[in-house]
Amino acid sequence: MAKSPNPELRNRRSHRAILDATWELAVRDGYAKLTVDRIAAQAGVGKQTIYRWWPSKGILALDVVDEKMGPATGFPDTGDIAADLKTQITGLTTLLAGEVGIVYRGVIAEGQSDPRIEAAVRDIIVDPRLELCRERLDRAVGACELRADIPTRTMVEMLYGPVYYRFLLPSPESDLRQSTEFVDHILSGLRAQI
Amino acid sequence: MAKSPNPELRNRRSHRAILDATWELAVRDGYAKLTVDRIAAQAGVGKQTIYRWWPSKGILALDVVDEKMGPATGFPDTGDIAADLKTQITGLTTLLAGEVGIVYRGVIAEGQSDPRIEAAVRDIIVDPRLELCRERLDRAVGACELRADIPTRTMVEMLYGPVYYRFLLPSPESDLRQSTEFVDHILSGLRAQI
Amino acid sequence: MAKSPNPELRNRRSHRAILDATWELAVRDGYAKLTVDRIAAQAGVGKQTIYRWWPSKGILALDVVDEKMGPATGFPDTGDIAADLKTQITGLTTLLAGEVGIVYRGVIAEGQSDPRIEAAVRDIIVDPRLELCRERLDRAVGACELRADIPTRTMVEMLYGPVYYRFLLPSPESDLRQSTEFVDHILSGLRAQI
Amino acid sequence: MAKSPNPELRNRRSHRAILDATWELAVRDGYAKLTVDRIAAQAGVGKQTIYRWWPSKGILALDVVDEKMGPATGFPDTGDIAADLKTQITGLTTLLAGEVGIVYRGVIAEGQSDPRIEAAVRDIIVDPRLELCRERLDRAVGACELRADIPTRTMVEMLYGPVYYRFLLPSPESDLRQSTEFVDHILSGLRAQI
DNA sequence: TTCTAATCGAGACGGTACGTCAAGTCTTGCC
DNA sequence: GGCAAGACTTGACGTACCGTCTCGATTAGAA
Repeated sequence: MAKSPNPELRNRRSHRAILDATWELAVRDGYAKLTVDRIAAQAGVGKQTIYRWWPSKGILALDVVDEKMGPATGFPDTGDIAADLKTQITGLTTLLAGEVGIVYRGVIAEGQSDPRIEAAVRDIIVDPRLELCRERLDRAVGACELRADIPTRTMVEMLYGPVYYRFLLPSPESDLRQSTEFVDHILSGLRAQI
Repeated sequence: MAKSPNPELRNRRSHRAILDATWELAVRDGYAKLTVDRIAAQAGVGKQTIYRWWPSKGILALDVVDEKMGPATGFPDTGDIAADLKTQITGLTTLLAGEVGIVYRGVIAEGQSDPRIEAAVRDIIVDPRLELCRERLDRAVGACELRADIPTRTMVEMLYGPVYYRFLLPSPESDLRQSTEFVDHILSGLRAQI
Repeated sequence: MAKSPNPELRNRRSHRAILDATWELAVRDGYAKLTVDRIAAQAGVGKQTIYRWWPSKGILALDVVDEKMGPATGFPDTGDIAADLKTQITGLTTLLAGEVGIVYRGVIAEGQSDPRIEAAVRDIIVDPRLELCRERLDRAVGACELRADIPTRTMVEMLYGPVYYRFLLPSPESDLRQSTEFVDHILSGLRAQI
Repeated sequence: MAKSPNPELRNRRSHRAILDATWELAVRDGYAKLTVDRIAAQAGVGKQTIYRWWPSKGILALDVVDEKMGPATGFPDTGDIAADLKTQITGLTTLLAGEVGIVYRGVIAEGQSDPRIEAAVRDIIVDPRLELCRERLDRAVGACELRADIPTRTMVEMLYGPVYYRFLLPSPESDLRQSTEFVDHILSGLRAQI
């Protein structure tokens, strides 16, 4: 049924070169000028080799974003939920405001018209990190730092919604990199009542 | 230097037909399949007539979105800030979850790679409505309903960030149309302390 | 039903440039290296413009061959059928042994697998010229130079068969340009008996 | 220098399967759709195995044609040159009008752009059979059936030129399988004068 | 009988060309 | 001069084959 080739036979050198070329071209010329032809040329690879392993340019770019974002492991846990969230959000916004953001914005844009990419963004980037955040929030709820009557999923959306808002709809009046300012205000509404 | 033609000579019938065709095709086939050729054909209009009055497909679609969203006038003001925000957000999410959202998502996606569209989205759609919200929040601050030490711009981002998050990164586990749930929690953190 | 564009709107400059480029590239690099991309580049023309007016590379090349062969008008008629045939065959073989032959061979080759090209070769190149020859032969039959009991179509095939044979299956032992040698021998069998 | 592998190590089963697959696919789908990948798949053979023993698809197909045409041995010799030629041409045109012709046409077409194939067509198919015909004609000359002042090579071209003409440039008005009609007319011009 | 080397099936690889699609510009003739 | 119509250049797309290459598995003659 599936036509997917045997991953064991995949050529490491080509695989690496494609990811590197995608990153390099996207960062250098912008996501809009990224084309499969150029990636192939830059990587010294046949176009078919790209299509063999990735269904579309968007999914390929997503893999690059995933790689550059680093592993979705280990939400900080110092016992202070506010500090931990600020640490995490600082890390995230630093990435989003940098080269990774250039590519990630392009991928999310493609996701608006391609459901497979939209799903992949959720599955590969968003959900794993969201889940780590939820676990941390669950622990804070358990420690009576946060209210227990709000689903942690909702909490996550409250905390990261404004960050993505500034990321995807940037304004000269708002600075993505100062998104930690939201944390205290939002936590005020989420803290367990005395 | 200026290339803009005389708007007085603009043909009303064509103008109307172009906007209608854009809306109809975008809603029927999705923003991804919207092309200038098809709009022109559907509108019974020459392609050049479209390019004479709009610099790109994205800006044209944005005009359609603007029209369908209705005038950015009159944020509700019953004296109850929570109720007013819920009223407003209910109206917005109803739009975003419907046909308008299909087109708006496409426009925002194009904005990720075209700064002119990104700016136009802010200028035409986001900022005017955001400003109305700020004015309402300012009044709530004046009425000591909300804290005075947080910029109302930030408050707006906290309130609408999660809405756009669910709009642009939809998940089967979250329902854009139930975004009023955020309001009370966020306002908890924004209310003036006794 | 037909999607063929309006020939009145055809751009003369592009049309000319495409034919010229096709000829030049085919002659310079050989028919095998002729590609639509290269023709377009050499002609300074979009590929789509080629596909708009010609269904395939073969038909385009055929048009060039037709043009270079010159009009299929006026089979020589001095009253001496043998001399006239030799004149005509000398002209033809001079063409076939030269640059026109390079392209024509390529077109005939494509015709072996594309019935539309095969038909076009007949309709555009072969049949009109064959018809002129038949008319000349008919006159020779009328003048009792040739037998009346053999269809002139068959006579044409007898006369030109060996020419095409040497053209398409060339051998170091046979010289296409000396194909007039066939004429007398074949006419011996076609002459009216005394 | 020589790259040819040791033929002794050749796998008979694979060899057979490749030839059979080539024939089957060429006849079923036409020469134009014949690809090395498909041959390999159909034969249950690696592509490299094909390229190890044949330099190109055309040469492989030529081997199949050669095989299907049968051995180039034994031009008929009843003492009646006209009858013998008709017998032979009937046999040939029956082949060419059938499945063999489909493949042979494709091979000749490839020969138009690949000199190695062109040479192979001559060496493997045409020349051996032409030589047999020449020998028969020589005998007819010796028996004073035919003129001695025309090279038998030329005679062969006169006799088979029209056949190949109808084969390679078929027309609805001419029937390849009735090419024996040429024989008597051409022989009229070749017979020894009394 | 084991060793060794070439062939084998399989299929990924770097390339080239294809034919299609859309964007945005240019041209023509009508109003 | 705006307009409908549509041809134009440009450039990316995703597919199809080519002929080469790499990989273990198989196999057949030589040791």
